[in-house]
Amino acid sequence: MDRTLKIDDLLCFSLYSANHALTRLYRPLLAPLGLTYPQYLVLVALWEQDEQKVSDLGKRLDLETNTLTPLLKRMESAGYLTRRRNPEDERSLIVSLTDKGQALRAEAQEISTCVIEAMGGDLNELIELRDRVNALRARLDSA
Amino acid sequence: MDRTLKIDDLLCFSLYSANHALTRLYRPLLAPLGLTYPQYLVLVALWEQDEQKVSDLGKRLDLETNTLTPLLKRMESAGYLTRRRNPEDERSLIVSLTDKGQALRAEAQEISTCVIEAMGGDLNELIELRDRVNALRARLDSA
DNA sequence: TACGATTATATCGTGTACGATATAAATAGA
DNA sequence: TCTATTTATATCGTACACGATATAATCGTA
Repeated sequence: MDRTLKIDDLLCFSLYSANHALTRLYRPLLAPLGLTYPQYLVLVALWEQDEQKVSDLGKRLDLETNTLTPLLKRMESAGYLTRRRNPEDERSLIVSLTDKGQALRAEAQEISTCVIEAMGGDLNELIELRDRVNALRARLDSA
Repeated sequence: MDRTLKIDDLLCFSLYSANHALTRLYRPLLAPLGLTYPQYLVLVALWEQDEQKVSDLGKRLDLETNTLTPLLKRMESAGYLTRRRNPEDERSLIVSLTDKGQALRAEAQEISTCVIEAMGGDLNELIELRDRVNALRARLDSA
């Protein structure tokens, strides 16, 4: 019996590698918009709920401010969002979509379609896979 | 009917986020060894098959030389592997485990156990999830 | 109200990722 | 054999990720 640990045996490598493959898939789709994949996720979060504090985005995307602050500054420079201090608590910063940021929402629909097609397989299967990966993530977070 | 695209609806975000969660899980386990998660994957690949060319590792891990070269140099400095030119083709570089690199294999067993426990759930479920994610990756690569 | 503790964001350093480009070795033809 | 092309690795620039730390605003409490 072969007890050699193989790289493809590792669920961690599957996830690591699938994530890279997805990033590569998104890159050419997002490049015309001047967006990276994490920046796109920020937009999705803001389309879902505009006017979020940096800490809200951090909780939603599971990222720290040391990642978000420079990323949001780049998106502000690109004109997709604005950053202003919360008048009720000057420590926090409110991130809001600009018109340009809102406008991308329509184009994003096409990107989603592209990505789902590239993922192939049955849509219900993809949804089930998503739920299982989310469940795994939840177990990891609580561990 | 709510057609708002939510961040948790995206399979791409599930994978992105689960990958981050795994990296965070591995970090404290690997830190005592002075290893990062991608470096650990390189070791797994070398335990499976020693004496690989940089390009072999690249194919196995789906990484380019611009990622691997500096990473391998750091691992060489740490004493886990050696890099030498292939005598049969001076363009290529052969990466080999040192005794120290081989020795880590035993400790890795404990890490795997830890990770599987943190992932929770049934082991067969985890294997099935791995296979499904690998299948998705294969579809993405061929797209 | 004064001040230490807490909170929110920002900064710094290191290590991936990866597109673009550079360099050196090997190969294929004329 | 000479040279254009191909191949393997290395380098450079930009953008995440994140631990550690810094800074400014707010809160709690004596």
